[in-house]
Amino acid sequence: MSETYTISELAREFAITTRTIRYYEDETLLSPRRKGQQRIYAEKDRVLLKLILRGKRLGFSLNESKAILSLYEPGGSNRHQLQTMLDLLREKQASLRLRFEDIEMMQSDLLEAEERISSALADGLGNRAPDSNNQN
Amino acid sequence: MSETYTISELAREFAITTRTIRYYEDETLLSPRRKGQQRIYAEKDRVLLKLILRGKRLGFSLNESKAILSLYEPGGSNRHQLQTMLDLLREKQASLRLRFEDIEMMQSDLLEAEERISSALADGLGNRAPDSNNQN
DNA sequence: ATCTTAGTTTACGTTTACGTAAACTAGAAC
DNA sequence: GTTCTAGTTTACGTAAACGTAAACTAAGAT
Repeated sequence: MSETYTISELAREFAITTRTIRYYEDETLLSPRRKGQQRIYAEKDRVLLKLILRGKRLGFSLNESKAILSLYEPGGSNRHQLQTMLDLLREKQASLRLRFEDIEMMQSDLLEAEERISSALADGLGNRAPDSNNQN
Repeated sequence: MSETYTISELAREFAITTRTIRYYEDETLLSPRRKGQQRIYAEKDRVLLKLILRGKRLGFSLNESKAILSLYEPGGSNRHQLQTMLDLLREKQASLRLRFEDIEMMQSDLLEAEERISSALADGLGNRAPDSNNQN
């Protein structure tokens, strides 16, 4: 029998509350086994949780994450369903590429800001002139 | 006098509602000039709005975006404030790096999923065996 | 036996980020 | 002069994602 986890173990590992985990179950993103009335999480559930939280950090709603997770399963059976999945997949990939660009731009903005501030600190004390901002 | 925009021009450009823009103003993320009772947005306001929406796409809350935006202004005057800003900046940069990794992982997951599905489509019809998932 | 210590269900509360409707204003067009 | 057409304020409503409290269960520890 492979590794299992209790709800509080997972909560601790991912620094979330048990309420959150149960909420994801209510929303049918998770469905752990039961032992009596207790929830038993398998490694598979842990991975799902990890993916959900990853999606959350990237600004995906739970419903979007749910849709994305469904892509990992070998669910679809007929040609039409597979094509639909493929379309959704490519759409999500495109949106990830956009987020990628967003991150790059924000990073360069933050880098500039850092340079301004560091140099202000180095120049003795603060109050620099209103520098020309980049803003692409 | 440089370029200005009405609220509905900005709403159209960014595909959001005027309600959203006014809401950002309520939350003190924007503060356009007034001409009588009408709002007049300068290029600076447009850039701010753009940055807010960028932050939103990256999963930042409005309050987080607000904090990030404050980093772009040459606000802080004394050494302590500058140091605090620098700390916040580096924290945000670190969190961006994490999101970067999140994206990379999700991209590779999606790529795998795409390959599975495309090959299922190529193989005539669906129903593949439950392939070994990657899940790092 | 009872006392902790997780875990559970049920359900109402809360925050964030807007949606939506109502009632008003003010310039432009006819 | 009225009739669009934006724009405005005020205010209540709502969906998503949990927080929080109450009341219960069940397995160990003492």
